[in-house]
Amino acid sequence: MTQTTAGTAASTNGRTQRNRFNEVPASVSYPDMEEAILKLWKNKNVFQRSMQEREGGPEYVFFEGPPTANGRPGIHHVLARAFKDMFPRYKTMQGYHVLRKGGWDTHGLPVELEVEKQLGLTGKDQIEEYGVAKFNQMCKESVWEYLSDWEALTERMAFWVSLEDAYVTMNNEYVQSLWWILKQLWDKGLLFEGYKVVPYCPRCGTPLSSHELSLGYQEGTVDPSVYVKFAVKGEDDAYLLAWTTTPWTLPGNAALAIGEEVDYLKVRDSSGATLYVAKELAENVLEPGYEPLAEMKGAALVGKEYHPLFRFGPPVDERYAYVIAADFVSTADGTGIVHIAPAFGADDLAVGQAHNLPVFHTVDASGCFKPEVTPWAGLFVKDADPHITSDLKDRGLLYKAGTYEHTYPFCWRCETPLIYWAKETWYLRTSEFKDRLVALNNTINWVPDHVRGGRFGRWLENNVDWALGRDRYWATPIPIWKSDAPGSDYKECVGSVAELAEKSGRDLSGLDLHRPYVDDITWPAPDGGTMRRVSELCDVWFDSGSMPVAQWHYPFSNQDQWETYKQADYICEAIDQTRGWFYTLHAVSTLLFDRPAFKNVICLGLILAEDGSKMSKSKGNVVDPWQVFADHGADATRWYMYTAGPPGNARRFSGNLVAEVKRRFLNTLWNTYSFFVVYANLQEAQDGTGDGANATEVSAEAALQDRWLQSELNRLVRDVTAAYEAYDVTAATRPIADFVDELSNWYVRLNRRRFWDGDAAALSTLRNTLVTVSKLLAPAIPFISEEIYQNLVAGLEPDAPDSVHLADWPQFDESRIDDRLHADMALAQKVTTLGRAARESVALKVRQPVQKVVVRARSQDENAGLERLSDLLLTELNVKELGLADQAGDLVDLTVFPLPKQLGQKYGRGYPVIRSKFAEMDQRQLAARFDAGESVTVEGEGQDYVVEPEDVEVRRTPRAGLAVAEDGGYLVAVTTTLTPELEMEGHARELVRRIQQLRKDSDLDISDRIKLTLSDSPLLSSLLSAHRDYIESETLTLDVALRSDFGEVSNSDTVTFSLGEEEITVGLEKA
RNA sequence: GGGCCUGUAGCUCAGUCGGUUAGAGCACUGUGCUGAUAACGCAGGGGUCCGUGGUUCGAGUCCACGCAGGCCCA
Repeated sequence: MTQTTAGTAASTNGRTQRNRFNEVPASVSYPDMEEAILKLWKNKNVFQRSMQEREGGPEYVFFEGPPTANGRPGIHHVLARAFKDMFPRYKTMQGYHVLRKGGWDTHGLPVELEVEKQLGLTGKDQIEEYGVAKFNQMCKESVWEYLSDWEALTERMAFWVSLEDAYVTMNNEYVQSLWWILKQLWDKGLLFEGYKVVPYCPRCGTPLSSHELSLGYQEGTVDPSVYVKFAVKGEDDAYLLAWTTTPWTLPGNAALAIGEEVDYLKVRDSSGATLYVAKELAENVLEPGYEPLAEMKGAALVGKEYHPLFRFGPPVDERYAYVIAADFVSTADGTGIVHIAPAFGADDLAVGQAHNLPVFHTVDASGCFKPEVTPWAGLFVKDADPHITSDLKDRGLLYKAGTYEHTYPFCWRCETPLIYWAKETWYLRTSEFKDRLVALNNTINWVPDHVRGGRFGRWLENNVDWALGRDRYWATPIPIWKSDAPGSDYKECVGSVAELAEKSGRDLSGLDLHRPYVDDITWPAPDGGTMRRVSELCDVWFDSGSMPVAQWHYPFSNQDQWETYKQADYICEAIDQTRGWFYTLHAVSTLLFDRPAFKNVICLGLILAEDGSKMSKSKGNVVDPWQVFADHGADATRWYMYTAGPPGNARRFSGNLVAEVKRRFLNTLWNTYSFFVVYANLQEAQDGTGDGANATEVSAEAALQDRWLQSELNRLVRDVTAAYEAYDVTAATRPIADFVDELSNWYVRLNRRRFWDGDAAALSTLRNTLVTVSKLLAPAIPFISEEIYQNLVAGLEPDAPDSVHLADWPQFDESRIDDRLHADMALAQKVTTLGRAARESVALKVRQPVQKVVVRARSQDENAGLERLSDLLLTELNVKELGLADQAGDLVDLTVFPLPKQLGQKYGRGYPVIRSKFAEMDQRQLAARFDAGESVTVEGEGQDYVVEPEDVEVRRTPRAGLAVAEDGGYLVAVTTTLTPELEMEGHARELVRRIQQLRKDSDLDISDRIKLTLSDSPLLSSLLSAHRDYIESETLTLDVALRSDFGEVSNSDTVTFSLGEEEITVGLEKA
C-alpha cells in the first residue's frame, strides 16, 4: 500500500488499470488531504457552481454578520463560521439556492484606535491637528490590515461565503443606504436630540451605547469610598451624611435625596457633631460611641437646606442644595442619603429635571475639570478624587474615607474608566416600539430556545432609546444639517447624495461620504443662517444592523435582490451579540418594516480554554486556529465544534479535544472507507466487477445483515434530516458518529468474511452506505465527505455531480426502516457483550467454542427476537446452542420481581408492601403461579393487593456450572465444560490465528498462497485429520507437511508456541 | 441588587413521560481479539447526580430555597 499520506481521490492522477477506486492509505494526513480537496474545488469551481446550479430553486437566505478585518481571526470565529457554513450547505443539497454574500464591518472606534496607535496620537485634539482627511484615509486602509488572514482562514476551514462581492460598510453605496434609512426614521419622527446622561469615555471622547457599555464591565474595581458631611443650614454643627464613590462629582452636587418611607436617625457622634443617617445603616456607617437623639421618617427631612460643599461658575437662578425625596434611594449601601449631581447620573438627571434643579457642568468633554473649577481646573476627574477628598478633610467635611470594590464600566476598547456625563446627542426612539420588538421576537426560532424569552426577550422588555450619536471621525456621518443662525432650530435630514446635491447646488458625484468632506457641504438656511451638518456620526452597530437594506445599496439599486433577500432564514452568532447585532438587526427591521430581520437564529455559547477559563491574550491560553488546522485538519476542528455539546453552551476548546474526535470518529470513518476500497479493488482485480455486478448467492444471515444496515441507514437519514430542519446541530451530527461506529465495529466486522469472498451484496451495501454517509456529513465536514465521494462516485457514475456539494441530499425510505430488526439487533449486541463478559469471568477465550449459552431477556418479544437472530448470536459468541432462560428448567434459579411502574401506578404506597411480602415468599412457587397465568393476592394493612402476571417479571438466574454476566435486567450464561471435540476446534482456531499472524509478519500480500510446515506431533496430526480443510482454506494454504526436524527448513518463516499441552512450531513459505 | 444559562465519574458529555441496578467516550490498570483499523472487545477502580427542603409509593428528572461557576444587566 502506498505510503503517500494524501492526494488519494482529490489528486485525480487517474485510476490505474487494475483498480476501480484510487488506493487509499490506511493512515492519512487530514491536513494534506484537505489541501488537495481545496485545489479540487478551485479547479472545478465548485463553490460558484453550488450557487449557480441551484438558480431557479427556492431561495434560502443567509445573512453574514460582518466581522472586522482589522483584527486577527481567532478560534471563536472558526466556531461561528463552522455553524454559519453548515446550513447553507445543507439547504443547497436540498435544492435551495443559497446566496452567501459576505460582509465586512469597517467603521468605528476599533479602527480609529488602531490608527491612533500607529500614528502615536492620543486623543481627539491630536487627530484634528493631524487632519481628519488624512486620518480617515489611514482608517480606510487600516481596515484591511488582516484581510488576507481572514480570507485564508475562511478558505482553509471551507466556510463558503462570497468575499468578492461582500458588502463593505464604509463604501459610499452602503453609507448612502444608511442615509436613506435615517431619513425614513427622521420622517417618522424617530430621530431626536436629547439631553441625557450617558456612559462616556473621556479618552475616546464619545458616549457609549448600552451594548458597548455591556462589553466593558470589570469586577473588583477599586474606587474611593467617601462619607461626606453636608452642613445643615440653621442647625449648629449638624450634617447630612452622604456617601459616594465618585468624589469628583461633588462639585456638581445640586441636592441630596432621601427615601420618604425610610427611617432616619439624628445622632450625636463622639466629636459632638450632629449627624443624619438612615437608621438601618447607622451601625455600619458610624464610628462607635454615637448617641441617638431622634428618629424620623425621610419625609420629615425633605426641604432641609444645606451649605453647598463647593460653588463654582456663574450664579444660577434655580433653587438647589436642599433635601428632596426620590424612590431609588435604598438602604442597601451608603447612608440612605444620596448625593445628587444631575450632570453625572441618569437617575440624578431625571430627579433633577423633576425638581427643576440646575445642572452643574463642571467637567469638559475630555473628562477634565473646566476652568471655572479653579482648584482642579484641567485635572482629569479620576485624578482629582484624592485632592477633593483631602480638601473636604481640611474643611472638616469628611466623615471618613476608604476604598470600595465593585463592578464598574470601562471603555471596551481603550479600558479607560467611563464616567456618567450629561450630553446632548442624537437618539433613535426605539422605546416607542417596545411592544412590537417583543411581539416580533416571539415569532423567531431561537436556538437555544431560552434566549427568546430569556436574555434577548428581557433585553427588549427593558428597551431604552438607542443613543445613535458618536463624536468621532471614522463612521457614517449622521445626515442632518442645521441652521447656524443664532437661536435657530431649523434642521433637515438628507436621504441621498442627489438630495444633498440639489440642496447645496453642487455636483457631488465624486463625494466621499465621510468626514471631513460631507462637513464641507453647506447651503443657505431659510432663516438666514447657513445649513451645516451636525457633528455627530452614527453608532457602528447601526451599520451592521442595517445590512439587509444596505448590502444591496437599496433603494438606489438592486430592488429585485432586496425583495428576494430582505429577510434571513438563518443567522448565527455568539451570545455576546444579543445586545449587538441580534438587537440592531431586529430594531432596524422592526422600526422600518415591522417584521423580524431573521426567522431562525443559532446563538452560540462562548469558547473557553481547556481548563474552562476564558481565553485571553493576557493568560496566554489563546488557541491559534492555524495550529489546530495544521495538527488535525479543519474537518476535525469543525466536527468537534458541532458535537462537543449543545451549541448554546459555553464549550471548552483545545487541540487535545480535537485530536480525540479525530481518533474516535474521523479515523473510524476513514478506516471503513479504506477497507472498502481495498476489498472492492481486490474483487475488481479478480473478476472485473468491483462493486458487485456479479450477484452471488447471499445467505439468509447475510441478507439480514444487509437489511439491518439499510434500515439503520434510512433511520439515520430520517433523523439527521429532521434535526437539520429543527436547527438542532447536535442531533444532526452525533448520530452519524454512532452510526459509523456501528458500521465499522459491527457490520464490517461481522461481515468481514463476505468482503474477503468478494460478496457483491456486501460490497455494494457498504459502498452505498459510505456514499450516503458522505452526503449526510457534507455540510459538517466538507473535506472528508468530498474525498469519499470523489473516489466512490464522481467520474464512475455517468450522471453523478462533480462534487458531493453539488449532489442532492439523500432521501430516506420509510418502508426500509425495520423497527423490529433494529430492536433485535440492539438486543443481540447487548447479549453479545454480556456473553463475552461471562466468558471473561472464567477466562474462556472467544475462539474456544463452548456448548451452550443461556439468555434471560426481559420479555417474550425479546425472546422471539433472540431466536430470530440466533445464528448471529451463535457465531458471535462461538457457541453451539442458544437457550432461553425461561425454558431452561433446572438450570436456573427463579426470582419474582414486582415491576414498579405498573404496580406503583396501580397501588401507589402499596408497592413497597408488595415488594417486601414477595421477598418473604417461596420464589419457585410464586413464579410457578404467575407462569400459570394466575394472579396473586397480597394482604396489606387494611387492603389487599391483586398482582397480575403482567405486573411482575420472573427472573431466571442460571445455576452452577455456568459463567454468568448480568446488566440492566439481562443475563447471559455460558456453559464452561469443554468436550474433546470443542477443545480440538478451539485448537484449530488458535492455529489459524498463529498462521495468520505469521503471514502478516512475513509481509505476504493478503491473497498470496502458502505452503505450511508443521512440527509433527500427535495433537497436530489429529487436528489436521479433523480440521484440515478449515485450516487450509482460512490461511490460503496449498500444501501442508509435517516434519520432526526444522533444521532443514530453509527459506521460510517459523514461529513456535504452545497449543494445549504441546509446543508447536509452524513454518510457512510463499507457494 | 436583578435576569439568563450551567452544575451527573479525574476529563468531555448522554440520561426520553418521574419507574427495574444512573450510562458512554477519554484517561488509568489488567486482559482478550484481530489479515481493514495507530482500531476494537471485556473487566476493574472511579458517582454526595452541587446542597437543603418539598411533592410522590418512587426524584438525576417536578417544585421551593440556597451554593458555585459563566454570561448579561444595574
